[in-house]
Amino acid sequence: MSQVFFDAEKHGNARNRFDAGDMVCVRLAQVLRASLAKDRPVTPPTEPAEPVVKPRVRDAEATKARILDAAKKEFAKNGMGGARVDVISEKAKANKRMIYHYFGSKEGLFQTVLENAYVDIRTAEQKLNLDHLEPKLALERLVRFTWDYYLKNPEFITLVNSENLHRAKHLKKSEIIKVYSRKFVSMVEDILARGVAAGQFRSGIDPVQLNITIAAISYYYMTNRFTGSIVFERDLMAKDALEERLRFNIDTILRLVSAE
Amino acid sequence: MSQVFFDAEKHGNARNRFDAGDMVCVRLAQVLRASLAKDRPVTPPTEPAEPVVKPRVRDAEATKARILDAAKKEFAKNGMGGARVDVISEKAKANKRMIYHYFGSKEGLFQTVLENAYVDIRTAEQKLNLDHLEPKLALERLVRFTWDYYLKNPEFITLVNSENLHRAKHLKKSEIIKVYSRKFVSMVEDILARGVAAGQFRSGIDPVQLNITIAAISYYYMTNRFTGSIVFERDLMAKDALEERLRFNIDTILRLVSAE
DNA sequence: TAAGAAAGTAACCAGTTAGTGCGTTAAATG
DNA sequence: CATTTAACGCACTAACTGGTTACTTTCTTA
Repeated sequence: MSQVFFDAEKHGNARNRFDAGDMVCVRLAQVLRASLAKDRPVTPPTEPAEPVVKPRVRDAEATKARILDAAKKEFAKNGMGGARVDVISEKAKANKRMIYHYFGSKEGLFQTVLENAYVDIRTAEQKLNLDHLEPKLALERLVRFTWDYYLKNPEFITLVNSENLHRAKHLKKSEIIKVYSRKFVSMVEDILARGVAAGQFRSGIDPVQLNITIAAISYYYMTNRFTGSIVFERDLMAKDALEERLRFNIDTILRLVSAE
Repeated sequence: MSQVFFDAEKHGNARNRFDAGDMVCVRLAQVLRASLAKDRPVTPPTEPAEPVVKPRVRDAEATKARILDAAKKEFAKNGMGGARVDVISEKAKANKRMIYHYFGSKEGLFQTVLENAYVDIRTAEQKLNLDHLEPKLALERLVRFTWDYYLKNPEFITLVNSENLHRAKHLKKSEIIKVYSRKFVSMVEDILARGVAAGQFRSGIDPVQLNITIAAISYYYMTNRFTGSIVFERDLMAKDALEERLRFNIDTILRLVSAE
């Protein structure tokens, strides 16, 4: 279905990349498809008597997924500029030509990886279901989640850093990101409002500033864990250090919002 | 004097870079020299009657400084991996060969640039003279300084990010950084202690955690200003937005330390 | 089952990039 | 003034890098 978007590449002049508009469509389709990936139809059994699902020799979706996975790691490790297309194709066990077939260019691949990364974190956040929790608990849970997510998905941070080095030129083109972001901001807005109503939080706090601060105190710690460990002469990634920091972060946010 | 270290390059096998130890010495010497740069002896006037200081055609220090300046900008703009040695030499109006003459390699150049950047910010911090200010004011002034410094020196942030992408391999080799860092931590430690003694701050706050948090809330905002402006659908670098954030940051830190 | 479409491959290319060999010229030194 | 030392520049290269051409193999469908 969505494959139709890629056909242009083959028939048109090879120098003609997809324009920005096409790219958005491609991404949207890919992301939507990704969420359905698990129900992806396996080869329809021509012989119903044969119970063994023969593994596809050629599987566009699987190849694409392998490329995306390898690319995420490479981009996270070396940044957009430092990543090597050859390394990605090698790690993905896919021919380099496939990258250009599916993603058009190195930058197109980076954009998809980045978009997927954002969609992943925003989706995970929505699953937290904070709107039914007590405000203080909801906030604590969000801080905890943010911390854990960065800890378990360090690639996210590196990808975002790389994107900012490029002045967000890839994210600018993305449409879905904005949809997800709005839901995210309104989530914190809601917690804040409920906390004020319950007399627990002070009023007048900008949800965007709070959002930024919640991200900041975890993000900074993780992204600067290497230089930080040298500057402060302590292993910031030691188990104790991590636990201590998380406690400190929760404390910081609760003190920030609490009505005196 | 320190030039002697580089001679090895000329006589020895060209493939033999300086070892880590030598590098440290070179850096130390360079940084110390940099602080004396202003009193650098100008060509001793052979003709005392001649009042015009003839501009040196060959000036090692000046060339080195131009390279360092151009390199800082290039590295900050494109990261260590994305920066191009040719571009640096061109911008510095120095021959590329000079970069290898003075800094040994692209990485050697990066290390020097990074070290200088750290020394610069730590030096500026020390000049704040916070030890004679009232604790609350001292802390506010530090938050304000950190904010302004990141705002006016965005290269610092990009350099640090790039260094963390490389797992701090360059900073690890640096000795001076540790000396400067200790002074920096003890500065905040001192403010905290005085605040507790005055009954203004609560006790038991880890100065390192506070330090990290002060940096984090400003650093994150700046480093993610591009993606942030998209995600939050507002121009984070607009004048109002900057002022609002600074106010929010000061508030965050004061609430964090204050005795209820 | 024939034929078209899609998936996949290997070899290649043109431009780039960090790094050098070697020669030249200005300045310091005695 | 002569000689040494340090600053500087040109031209070059080997390895790399994103991207492509031309082709084969497998799958789908009329």
